[in-house]
Amino acid sequence: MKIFDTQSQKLREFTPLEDDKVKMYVCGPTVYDSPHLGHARCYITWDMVYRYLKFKGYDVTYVRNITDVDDKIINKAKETDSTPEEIASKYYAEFEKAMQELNVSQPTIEPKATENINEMVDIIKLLVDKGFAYSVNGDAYFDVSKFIKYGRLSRQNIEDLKAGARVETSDIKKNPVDFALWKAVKDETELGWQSPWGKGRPGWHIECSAMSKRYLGETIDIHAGGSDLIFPHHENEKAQSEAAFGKDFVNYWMHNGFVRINQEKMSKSLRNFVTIQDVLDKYDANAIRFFILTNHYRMPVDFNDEALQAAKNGVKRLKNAYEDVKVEIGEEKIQEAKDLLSFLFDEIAKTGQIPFHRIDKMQELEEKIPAEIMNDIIIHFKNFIAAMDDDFNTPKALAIMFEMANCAQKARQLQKDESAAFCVGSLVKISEVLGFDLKKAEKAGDEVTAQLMDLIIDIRHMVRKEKNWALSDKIRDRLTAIGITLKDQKDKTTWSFQ
RNA sequence: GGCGACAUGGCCAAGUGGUAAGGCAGGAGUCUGCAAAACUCUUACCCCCAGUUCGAAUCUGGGUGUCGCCUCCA
Repeated sequence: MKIFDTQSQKLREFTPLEDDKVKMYVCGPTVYDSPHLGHARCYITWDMVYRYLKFKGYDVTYVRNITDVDDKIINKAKETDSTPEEIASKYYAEFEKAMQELNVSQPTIEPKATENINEMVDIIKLLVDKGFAYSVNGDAYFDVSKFIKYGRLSRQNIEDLKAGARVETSDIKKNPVDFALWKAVKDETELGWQSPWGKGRPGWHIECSAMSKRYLGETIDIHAGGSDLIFPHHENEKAQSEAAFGKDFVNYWMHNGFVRINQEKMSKSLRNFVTIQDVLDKYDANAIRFFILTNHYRMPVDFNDEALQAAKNGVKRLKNAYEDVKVEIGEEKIQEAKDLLSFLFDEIAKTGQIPFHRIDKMQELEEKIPAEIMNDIIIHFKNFIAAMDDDFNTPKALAIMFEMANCAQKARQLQKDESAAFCVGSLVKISEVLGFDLKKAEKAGDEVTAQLMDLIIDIRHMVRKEKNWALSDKIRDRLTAIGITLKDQKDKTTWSFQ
């Protein structure tokens, strides 16, 4: 498996530091406002990576932090006449809800910055002791000139940074590029913690160094986040951690591209952001995930209504394959096929080999999977693995899902139920690895609606038997007008919300 | 100014040097009482110029254009 590493700027074969264990850290959100589509892209991307690594058989520890102490939170609290804690907990709740609705899996550990203040102070102390940091007036700064490798990750050199007009100058810093590890409170009422340098709060970058060390160790496999974090955030984290512990901080740095809107980056400062909730009001989680995964994770992706609509239509086709086959052969058969295939797929994913040594299992597979599609299924599946192994080429992986859907529909139309079951079973399996839920209805109706629909369809069935097309079409048209679509299939009629 | 990314059909998008996956939209057909869905077929001189090569979307150089980071940002 190859992963593009930001530091070396190339694809590198992925090898975990320790056996099959993967330690993965993703920079989480600062909870000071509603989560937007940019967050959706970021966390869906890393969720996909997490799911795929697990599928490959790795024992993944996935840490995604919550930044709940920060100037932006404090400012928001002042503006809204509330406390930083209230702001953080309010937006944290919104974030959690959005992640859940997007079918983003829960990380292994989701630590909060405020629960790791002592760990941060310890690192700062270590840095001061080692001479990599200095304190002035209750602040503590990292002395960039002491860390030779500074700039390695983002390929910046200190001189150029100084020359850039955007570096904040400050009288108390030794060097304009030095960054804050600890910031003294301005007055005693402000949010802060005691430290050897007085009451204050941590700088932005130190939290990730502290949490990464605490939950994963001094050197980790993967550290990921949005590409805007490369500099200065990740550069600074790296400097702190490596200076403090004297070890490489991260083996593979990964960064996702941005969501753009009208050719511009979507961001809070540009005020052009669309919240996740806005999008969820119109499109479901599958459509949003599809929209994001049709682009390679490192490329920018342009948000607009047509793109989301196209994604929605694409998902619909995949879901139709599942639903059409389900109507014909039943959910149990699909589930059975999927369970059987899971064994095969999991083995191939982990070892790259067809598990011929599992004689009993393989015999069962060969008996149950029609020979005519066995080969196709394995080839499709291997293509899927190859695509994903190539730096998570999800656009290619999606193309393979469409091939599986096509295989299922063709088999269904030829009345080859077994083949259809296995094609759709492999489609469902792969869709789950990518975090889709093809079984989910777009909108859930209540029990009464379901029963009413059964009744209406029943009555219409009788009308159609009498060839009263005028009335049966009228029923269908009226339902369409309320947003319910009827599909007359062979001997069954199904319905769904538009 | 420094660092970096991208330019492929109407739109989105993949692409390992040997003449272009896939999706959306459109068109035609099959199926269906009609629809819907599905299935089949259907449209590309890969931004420009030069070079390397038997051969380049793919490599090199030079343009042009768009975007990002260097200040908070996923």
